[in-house]
Amino acid sequence: MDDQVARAMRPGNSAAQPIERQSLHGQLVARLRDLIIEGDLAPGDRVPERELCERFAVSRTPLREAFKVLAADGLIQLLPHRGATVARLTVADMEEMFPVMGALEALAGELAAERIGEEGIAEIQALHYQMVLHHKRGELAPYFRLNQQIHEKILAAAGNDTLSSIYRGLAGRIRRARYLANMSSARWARAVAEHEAILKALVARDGPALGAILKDHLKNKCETVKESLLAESEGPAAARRG
Amino acid sequence: MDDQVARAMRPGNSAAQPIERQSLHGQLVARLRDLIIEGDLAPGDRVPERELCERFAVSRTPLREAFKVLAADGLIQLLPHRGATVARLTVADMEEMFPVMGALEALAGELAAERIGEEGIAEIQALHYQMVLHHKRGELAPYFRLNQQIHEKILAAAGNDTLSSIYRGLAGRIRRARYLANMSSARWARAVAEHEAILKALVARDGPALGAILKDHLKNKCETVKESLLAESEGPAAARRG
DNA sequence: AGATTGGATTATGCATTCAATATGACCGGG
DNA sequence: CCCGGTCATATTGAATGCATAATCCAATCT
Repeated sequence: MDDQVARAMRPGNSAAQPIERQSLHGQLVARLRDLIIEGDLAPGDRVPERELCERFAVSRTPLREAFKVLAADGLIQLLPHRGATVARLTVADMEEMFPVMGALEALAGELAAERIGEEGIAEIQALHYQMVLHHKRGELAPYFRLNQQIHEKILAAAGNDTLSSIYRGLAGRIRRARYLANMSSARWARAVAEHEAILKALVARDGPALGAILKDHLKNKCETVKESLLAESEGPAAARRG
Repeated sequence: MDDQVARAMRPGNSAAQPIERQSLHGQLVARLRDLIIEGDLAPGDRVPERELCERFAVSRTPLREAFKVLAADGLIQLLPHRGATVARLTVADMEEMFPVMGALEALAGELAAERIGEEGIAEIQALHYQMVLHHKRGELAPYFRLNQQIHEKILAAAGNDTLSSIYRGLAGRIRRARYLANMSSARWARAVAEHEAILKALVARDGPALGAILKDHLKNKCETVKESLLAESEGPAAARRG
């Protein structure tokens, strides 16, 4: 008996970890965040409390608690007695968020360059070349997925949980805009080139250089998104008002 | 009548802004945040739900909503069925937070250098010289207050609300540690010298330089706090366990 | 005597209920 | 015909109640 317990308690045995009970509001935060980021709830939409209660089969209390958290994260907007609406994404918001994102990425890069191990670099290289492949094939969605994974790896290599959580919070807000980022092929090629530079700086473990490149990379990404936003708002089907 | 309305609607007229009604949970978030930052609720303390309900004369619902927000901000920790505790501040946390803070301050400085007007610089200069005065007199508390105001002014001059809110969130978490930061006089003098450099770079509107100085300034501040934390933990009254 | 298990108590999480506010329709006046 | 006012409805905000899980204490067994 004791043997079994001892074996179960060995670190690395996942069964030894305390069983994680997600509180209802915790799960709701995650679910709603996904709904918003994935665009199932569009910017400006009202968030129907009653409907979501039925949909998730929960009462209003935990749902409303989740609303508060999401509002604190800036994903939704709560107006007293007027309910919740999904936060709008204006061009001005983007222009605010991207520099911050750039600073955070730059820091992540600097830290990662100092701390990353050989195997970490190898992993990123693998992701990188896979991503380049998707670019060559013109497969946008898989490209984005790999792209995001690379940035996540860099973040993880930085080994700074505070940075990670702030980064992810902002990334979630920005990611909502990405589904409409139809990059021009020139922009796309440039982004890939920048990723080549990122990898090179990482291999050289040149923190400052990596930081600078990432900052620049984000600045260009910002330009891309802005172009898309402008193109859409001027474009034919300006369905949603800006 | 229309005149009055028109006048009231002019931007800059504070009376034109929608009257802000604080929801109960909103007020509670602010109050609790103050309690935690001011140290009235010490790190590691349990946050007594029942007691606070009586103290603020509210029911549990809005209080619990406030808890969720504070937990999302990282000020308290919520364990399922085990209530809320004020988040502990370990040295490791500090070492994570300060670099992020440095990156944010650096960005704020860069942006501020580009956008700040003459009157903004004049305001900061005034605060600066007042702060120097408090340093000469050895008045720590007023020094901190002015110090904070200067950084707030820089932040405001950056004109980036996203940056501001993230900065303030982190600043709140860090500020809790400050009450125990008994700087050595050497450290204090150095901090003042750095502030001289900050002002100089701001007057010259040298964004990159200002950013670099601020980043360095934060790094030194981190060292100061770490010294204090170590001194305390090794010192006589290690009342609270680390 | 110490440890362990069982029950009692307390506090937490969620559901439900009550109260207050905003929204929209309908009616009356200009 | 248009505008303003009033009322009804629906939705939100806050309070309370109930079920469940954690903690504490004591009694029992080794």
